[in-house]
Amino acid sequence: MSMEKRISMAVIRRLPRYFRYLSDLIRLDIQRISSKELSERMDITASQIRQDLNCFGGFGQQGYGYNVQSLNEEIAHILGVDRRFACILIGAGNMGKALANYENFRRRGFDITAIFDIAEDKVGTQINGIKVHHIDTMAKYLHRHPTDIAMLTVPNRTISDITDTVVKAGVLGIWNFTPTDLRLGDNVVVENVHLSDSLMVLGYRLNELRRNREAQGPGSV
Amino acid sequence: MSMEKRISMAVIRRLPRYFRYLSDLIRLDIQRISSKELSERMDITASQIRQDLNCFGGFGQQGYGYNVQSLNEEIAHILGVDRRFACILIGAGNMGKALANYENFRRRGFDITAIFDIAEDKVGTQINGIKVHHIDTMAKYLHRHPTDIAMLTVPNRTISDITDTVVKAGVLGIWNFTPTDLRLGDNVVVENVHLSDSLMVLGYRLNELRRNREAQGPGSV
DNA sequence: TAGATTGTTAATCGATTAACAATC
DNA sequence: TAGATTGTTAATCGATTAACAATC
Repeated sequence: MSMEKRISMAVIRRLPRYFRYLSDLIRLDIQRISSKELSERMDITASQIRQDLNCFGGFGQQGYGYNVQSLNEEIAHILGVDRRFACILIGAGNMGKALANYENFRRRGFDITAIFDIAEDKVGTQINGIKVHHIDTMAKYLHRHPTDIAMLTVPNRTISDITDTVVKAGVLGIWNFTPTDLRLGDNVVVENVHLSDSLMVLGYRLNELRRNREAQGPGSV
Repeated sequence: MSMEKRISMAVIRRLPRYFRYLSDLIRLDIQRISSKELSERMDITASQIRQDLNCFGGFGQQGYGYNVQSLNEEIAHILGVDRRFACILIGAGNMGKALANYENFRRRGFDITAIFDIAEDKVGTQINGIKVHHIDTMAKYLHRHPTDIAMLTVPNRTISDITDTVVKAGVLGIWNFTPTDLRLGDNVVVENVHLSDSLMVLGYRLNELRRNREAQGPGSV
């Protein structure tokens, strides 16, 4: 019933970055930090930091700044890093293997409980101690093991039956590594990675950098 | 000397998405499309499409719309997909292996010419036909083989010497998979992937979805 | 207390959307 | 030609930055 103000995506996408910098500060044994100091480290304005943090609550103290440890914990809580998510991984290709082996995710609360693939020679094997099942057994598995997130690393484009199965089974989040944009309605959250897009943007920006340099001539530093 | 208007990042990041949708339309044998039709497919406004495309030129025709094939080619050119980039991959771990095996990148003009790692048992091996060299030989290699892009998939945080070497050798773009934000000045473009950040944002949005559902009560559809 | 720094409101900037004249 | 749809200007919306009173 409370009149929560909606947090903008722009703010949400900055939260993990705050979390990283604050974790670094803890490692450096720094106990307090002002928005000004943090703004210099992060290369954003102090104003933005104060605005962002105030979306969630008054974590600071006038004349003092922010307590690094407790601010870190607050952001961890906002991000849900202090809870656990049951995940399945769909697609045991190279990217799937890389994700299954990446220990950091587990540290942040994301547990991969099972892997699914269509290739018979992969079914029955294990990746980083996680069993690979045949994709046809996925619906049954999800029925027995309530799952929060499906990580999607299948290479091809025939994924609508996969997403159907997953959504029907009550999965609420999809981490999508395929180049397809999934439109699954308001009952699921989709986070796209789209590596090719990222690489193409890098290519564009690189060409632009080169153009600007050439426009300035070879003499300038 | 020409007074080019600066293209905003928001527009640039949408370009690969246009490219993907237009490539799909070609596959579907659709020859022409209006901004309105495309807007429905892509789930953005027709106005935004026309604004975005007009940053680069008048690709459409009044009363007709856009020619799918030629618009696709224009965007391919803008993105630089019709040129080639020489890339090296630093870090032959699971993520490095996944990237080296991903054939799509080569199709888009990104050639991985060499892989570098510190682990002696990896040096001398090949991944997808690409040789793994010791990281200490990287400076020498870059001297002989001018390189556009370095893909960075090393796990740890001691990367400043790596980025130093790479930048000094004239590499202009870094595709960064490490959780560190690189600050390398105006002579290099850095594109971050930050998988953990993406996953944490998914976690946040999933929790938010769950909160909203619970707030509405279990009775509602 | 005086100084420092937040929380928060107001001003600015940029990006998206709407509208419509130009034109194919 | 008439109808359709762009290119482009103007209006709106949202996000960032500046400013300062509140307060530790």
